[in-house]
Amino acid sequence: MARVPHANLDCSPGCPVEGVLAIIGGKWKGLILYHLLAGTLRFNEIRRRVPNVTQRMLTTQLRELEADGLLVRTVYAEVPPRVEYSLSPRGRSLEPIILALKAWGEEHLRPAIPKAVVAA
Amino acid sequence: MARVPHANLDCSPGCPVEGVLAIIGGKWKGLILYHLLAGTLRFNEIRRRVPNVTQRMLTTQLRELEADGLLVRTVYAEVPPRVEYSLSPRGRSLEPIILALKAWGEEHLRPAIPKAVVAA
DNA sequence: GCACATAGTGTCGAAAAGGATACCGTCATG
DNA sequence: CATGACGGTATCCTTTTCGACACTATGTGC
Repeated sequence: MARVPHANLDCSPGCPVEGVLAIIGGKWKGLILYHLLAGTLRFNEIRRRVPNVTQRMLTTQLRELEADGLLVRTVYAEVPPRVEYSLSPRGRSLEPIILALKAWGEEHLRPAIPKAVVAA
Repeated sequence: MARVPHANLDCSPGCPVEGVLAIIGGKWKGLILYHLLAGTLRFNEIRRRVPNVTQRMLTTQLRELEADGLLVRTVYAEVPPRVEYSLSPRGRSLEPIILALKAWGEEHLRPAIPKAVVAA
């Protein structure tokens, strides 16, 4: 989704809501943040936990989350390359929100269609 | 932002997070939901509270929120037209999340630039 | 008649977001 | 040499989102 620019000076009282959604709302970001709650993960570990995300998109979204100060990317001088991602304190402070989103989704969103039905 | 389709059968444990963000994450939706927390509002009332939203976008987002079951649209057989929007029980259950988003935004997002500075 | 109230709708284009595909560099192993 | 590990990057295309602009319908008041 589009970034809501804070350059918009007619910012109304609800603006922070929109602002937060703008930084956590990109595709795959919710999943990434959720999985990082459990602790530091490497690139391919995230990728395995978020099936169907392309490498390209994972990189892009991780870089954006980093730019917004929600996660920390640690590069080790190793071969093969080793890069670790973990929530920053700022990102960690989103934990109750992420967990509340998960709980609400589990209660109110339709469950996925079982595989067997689709195969028919 | 794009709807995350639940037709994606490889839904991982964090999927509900992504699913909720997909329905509340469109531009202006966070603001709309926030303002409706205070109670029933008419179209132009919402519009005045959300400066800079176009009529077109307000209509579109309201219709999506309605389709996702988050709000109720009540049409009165009157002239001039009278249409009221209010949170559904399902939408109302998002209140703690919306308020948490607002609190987090107020604490962690940069404040808007004061008007006087821009005028300079 | 015109302008105002209300709440939209239709159409199209621009911009943004997302994704597909090929390729990269270093080292280790068979 | 080829292939695999790792974590990407580059390029281009597709899809989606958003917004601009014009128009709509009914009634009322000047």
